[in-house]
Amino acid sequence: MAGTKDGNGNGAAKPVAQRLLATATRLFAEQGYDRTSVQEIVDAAGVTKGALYHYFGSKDDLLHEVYGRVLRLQQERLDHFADADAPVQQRLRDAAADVVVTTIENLDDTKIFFRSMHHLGPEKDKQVRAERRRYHERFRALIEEGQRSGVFAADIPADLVVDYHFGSVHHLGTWYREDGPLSPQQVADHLAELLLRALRP
Amino acid sequence: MAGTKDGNGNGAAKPVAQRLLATATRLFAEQGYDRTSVQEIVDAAGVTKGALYHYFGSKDDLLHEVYGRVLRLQQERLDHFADADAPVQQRLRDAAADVVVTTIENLDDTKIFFRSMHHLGPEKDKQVRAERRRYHERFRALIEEGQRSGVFAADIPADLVVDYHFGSVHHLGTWYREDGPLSPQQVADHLAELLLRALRP
Amino acid sequence: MAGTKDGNGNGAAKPVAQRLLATATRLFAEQGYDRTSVQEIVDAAGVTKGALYHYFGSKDDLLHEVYGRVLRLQQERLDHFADADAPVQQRLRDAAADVVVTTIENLDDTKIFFRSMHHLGPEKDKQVRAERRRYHERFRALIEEGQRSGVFAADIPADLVVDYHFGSVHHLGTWYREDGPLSPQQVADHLAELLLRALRP
Amino acid sequence: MAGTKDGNGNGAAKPVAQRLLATATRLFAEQGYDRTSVQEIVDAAGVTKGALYHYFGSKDDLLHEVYGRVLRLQQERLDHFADADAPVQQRLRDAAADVVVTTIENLDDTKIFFRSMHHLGPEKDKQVRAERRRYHERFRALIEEGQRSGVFAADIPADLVVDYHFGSVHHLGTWYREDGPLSPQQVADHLAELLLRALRP
DNA sequence: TATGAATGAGTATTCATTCAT
DNA sequence: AATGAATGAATACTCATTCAT
Repeated sequence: MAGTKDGNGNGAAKPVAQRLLATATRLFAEQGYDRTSVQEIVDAAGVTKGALYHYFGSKDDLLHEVYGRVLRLQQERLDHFADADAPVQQRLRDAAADVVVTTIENLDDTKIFFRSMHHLGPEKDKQVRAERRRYHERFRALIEEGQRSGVFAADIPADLVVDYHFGSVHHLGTWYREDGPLSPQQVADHLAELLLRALRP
Repeated sequence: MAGTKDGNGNGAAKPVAQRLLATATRLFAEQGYDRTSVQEIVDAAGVTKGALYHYFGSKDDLLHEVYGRVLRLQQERLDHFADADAPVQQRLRDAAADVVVTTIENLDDTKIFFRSMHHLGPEKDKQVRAERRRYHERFRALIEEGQRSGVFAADIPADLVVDYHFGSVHHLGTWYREDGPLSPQQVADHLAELLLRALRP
Repeated sequence: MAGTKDGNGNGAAKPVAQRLLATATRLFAEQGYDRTSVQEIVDAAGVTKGALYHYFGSKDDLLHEVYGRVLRLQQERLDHFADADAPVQQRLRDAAADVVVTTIENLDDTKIFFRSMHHLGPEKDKQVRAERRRYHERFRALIEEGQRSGVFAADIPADLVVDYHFGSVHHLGTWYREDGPLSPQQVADHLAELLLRALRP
Repeated sequence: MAGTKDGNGNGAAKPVAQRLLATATRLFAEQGYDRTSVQEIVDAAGVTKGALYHYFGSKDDLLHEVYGRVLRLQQERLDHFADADAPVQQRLRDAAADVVVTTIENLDDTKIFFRSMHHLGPEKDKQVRAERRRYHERFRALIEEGQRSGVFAADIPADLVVDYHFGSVHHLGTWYREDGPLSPQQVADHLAELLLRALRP
């Protein structure tokens, strides 16, 4: 009854729901959503199915939780950089680099996000799409701002530029390896540089 | 029981196998590999399970056939454009644009390709990865050639540039709609232009 | 945390147990015993599972409580009418009509009773059967009394007549609707009349 | 390829679908629909689950098959007796007795029918209710015919009389035992006699 | 008197694949 | 070349019940 209870003698102490979510995230990223059974998740988390269904309504819910975390995180960070007091080139560069860094730092979650979006039921799908659109539009607004003020080339649709950059972010899960030659920040700087060069008038 | 029936002995059996492959491609793209049952495929193709298993060893084989077609197609076209007699900027622009057009024209196949790669068994996975690498390296060689000759900026790793571009190609399946405002060729021209601008020294 | 709370020590705990029983009765009647989960019951009653298991040993116990109430009620009323000081035709008519009225007035309970009897474990089943038999025999005795004294036809086994009448009582749950054209008393009068006419010598 | 193939050496020869239906009927009657698992059915029938689902779309389908058989049988027989060329008293007596005999002869099926009707999904429920109503109305028409022509008492609603008689039919599953003192025909004659006496003006 | 997290055995259903014909 | 009945293992999910607090 004293708040945090830890270090007690029984097996694995830790909030069960959290452990389940972390385990599910890892397995979904490794094997994909459909190839991961609920049984595998609970076995790996050291609990029973009943416990999982006590905290999560369904396997889908687990997926949606992962999405929610990623979406919230990325939206917050984009808002932060886009609202900054700096020239638009700087704000776009910072936002473009940051989404790369945070994507790599949460590579499991984002892999799941991009790969499994189409597994959501219709209502949750709608919700996720709406949040994604909001994110996309915020990013596009930065590009349009630069195009209007003449610092970015205006002859390519801003929508397409957003998808160009997010394609590379989406793609990170396919090739980025922790033990590769580039740090997350280096990858981010390179990709942001490519974007800004592509937008030079 | 007579009907049309070609008596030639060569490999490619005509209508049934082809119909099965086309149907499977469509369904895999629409619903994903795991969410598509063999029963659905044979029902949609108007044949029975026995027929499918007569032509294909397993459901996995069907997937692998789709991969093979896409890989062969894209490699051929890349080789064609890379081997042309033209300045490297032109050859890169043509190759970069062409992969966009052929990806859109075979959007179902490429959707499957990117989404379901991780479903392959280890041997087939190795094989596909090797072919992918060969493709990647051919494309990278173009960029390195331009970097060496000074027509492309050399301060960003060529590998990363390849992934930058292929990210956007990979991403097409997520956002491109046939009834959208841009034709495949227009999208291709824009994306190739973005790539070349990003490489301006 | 004060509120209303009776401090008497006798058996019947007041509001929670009663609310649980009433809720369970309604749900069992609407959906059947097997289709009603303990969770549904406690949710509908606004308490938690712990509370239910505090008052009732098991889900079966709840069912048995419903049975007990119906059995006790009907036995009491039958005894009342059968023991009255009146001609046997009058006593039989009153008893036959009364069981119809009280069945309709407790239609949920009786629906459960007839539909779910086979869900009881062996001991409770024995107990319920014994009480049912006692009821049946009391009713049969009335008929036999009339047959012996010549006011009822004697060429049909009294057992069968009892089941004939109770069949129609049993059946009420299937067709009787509160908003139908007949009041409970009208239905009762008609059915008692049919019984007595059938017994006319 | 010669029609009936029987007597061959392997284990239990017999149409699998038929064997499954018979087994399910028995188990549903003994234990109730909800208390009978698909596993029990296939074990008792000596096949695997896959075989069951090859022939029946769902557990519900199995139930519906049982219903269908009973409904068709009873409707046919009622039509036969009601259409006969005889006084209405005779036709009603024959129909009333016959439904008793066929109910007893198919007691498992009819037990299931009356006990498990509320387990059907909404569409099938509608269908079954419609067929039941048709049956009820045919029977009621006989009574009304007699009431109009003065051979039956007209002071009790015909609907109620139908339910009175069918209550006793419904009830047979509760009390009738094969080894009891009365043959099906004897029970039927007694119950038909009771009905006709109740209707004497 | 009551909570609610956790269990573990159970549920109906799906599915890729095989094989005798 | 093709059928379709049958398998057997796996799947997501449910539920009555227990127990430390």
